[in-house]
Amino acid sequence: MELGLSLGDAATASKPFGFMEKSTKLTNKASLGFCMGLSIGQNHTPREDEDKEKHGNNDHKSDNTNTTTTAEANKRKSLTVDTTDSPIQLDLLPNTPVPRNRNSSPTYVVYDNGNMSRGFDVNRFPAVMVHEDQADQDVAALSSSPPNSATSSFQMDFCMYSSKGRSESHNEADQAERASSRASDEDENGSARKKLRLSKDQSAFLEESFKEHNTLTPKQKLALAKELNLRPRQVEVWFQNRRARTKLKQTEVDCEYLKRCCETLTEENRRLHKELQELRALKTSNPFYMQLPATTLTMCPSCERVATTSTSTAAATTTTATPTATAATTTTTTNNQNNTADPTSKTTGLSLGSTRPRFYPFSHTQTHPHQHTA
DNA sequence: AAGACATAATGGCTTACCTCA
DNA sequence: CATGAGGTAAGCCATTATGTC
Repeated sequence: MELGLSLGDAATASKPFGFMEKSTKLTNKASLGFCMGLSIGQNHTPREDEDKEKHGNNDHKSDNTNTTTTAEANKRKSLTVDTTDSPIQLDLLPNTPVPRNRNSSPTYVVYDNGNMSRGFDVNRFPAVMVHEDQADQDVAALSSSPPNSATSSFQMDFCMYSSKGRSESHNEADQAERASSRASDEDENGSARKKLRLSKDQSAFLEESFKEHNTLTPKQKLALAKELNLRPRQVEVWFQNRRARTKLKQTEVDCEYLKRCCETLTEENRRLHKELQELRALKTSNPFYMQLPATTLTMCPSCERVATTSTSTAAATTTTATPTATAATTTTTTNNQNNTADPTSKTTGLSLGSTRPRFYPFSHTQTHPHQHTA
């Protein structure tokens, strides 16, 4: 049994990435709400998209790779990803991650003394460090310094930016990024990691992007990072955590939904037991009352519903089965936003009790649109 | 000041893909 | 050409750590 429910717009999960092409779509996006639907169970695996650009980025988790293979990988990366060739424009929000203390000019001196992590706004540094003329080329390297490794990474960045090597290739930038990551790891034994607090604008921007696509390709990651003046790794982590939050909320929704299903079925079970007892009692008191002709009850093979040809039987069925229909209708009207709230509806992926024939109080043609021949 | 909560960040694991012998 | 090993990168998950209320 598979329950396919989605938090948020399920459709976007399988939607092709569109934020680079048309950011305006975001404006008329519905708010991120809950929706239950069948399609969601199939999480869109971004690999299909990402694999095409897979080697385009590397901002973490290659810390222990040897330099030879890393260099080769970087060569491949530099061939596949070019942060300068795509005029990516994200117009979702104004790009205003203005440093809070901008007048404190790039005080690299602070980094030099290896003691800059305290009191330094991790939100600030990329904006301070970015030089417009080369922001495109160096965004990856630029934004690669983990905030918790400010000392070492800033020294690294300082070296990059203070040196004459303005024409450093992406390979070198990636290597620097890698080095920064390593430095961040090595930094663990020293100072505690500094937690970044995203600004409202940054969060909103990321949220809007997440609505469009809950996973990122390397290009998208870089574009977002550039737009928000964050490190790609930070964008990546944000999306990862965001997916985790979505999943958690979805799990809660699923639990609630299954609870309601359980309650509904329990109630139906209780009612059927009661009905059975009544029928048994009736049969005991009047053994001939319930003896129906064998041909009276027929089951539709397609819908598994019992159609009655005898009016008396139909009437008898009606009196006993009405609560079910009422309960089902109630459940549907209260929960159904996308025609998926019926606990036994196939659209939800749930097939509770679908294998047993169900009695419905209505005449068959009333509930079943198609005509039956015999 | 302490605790609860939200969330950024980390490390381990899995999976898919690529390269090469 | 097919195949298995090794490497790489990305995502998920559990967890930690930190900032905020």
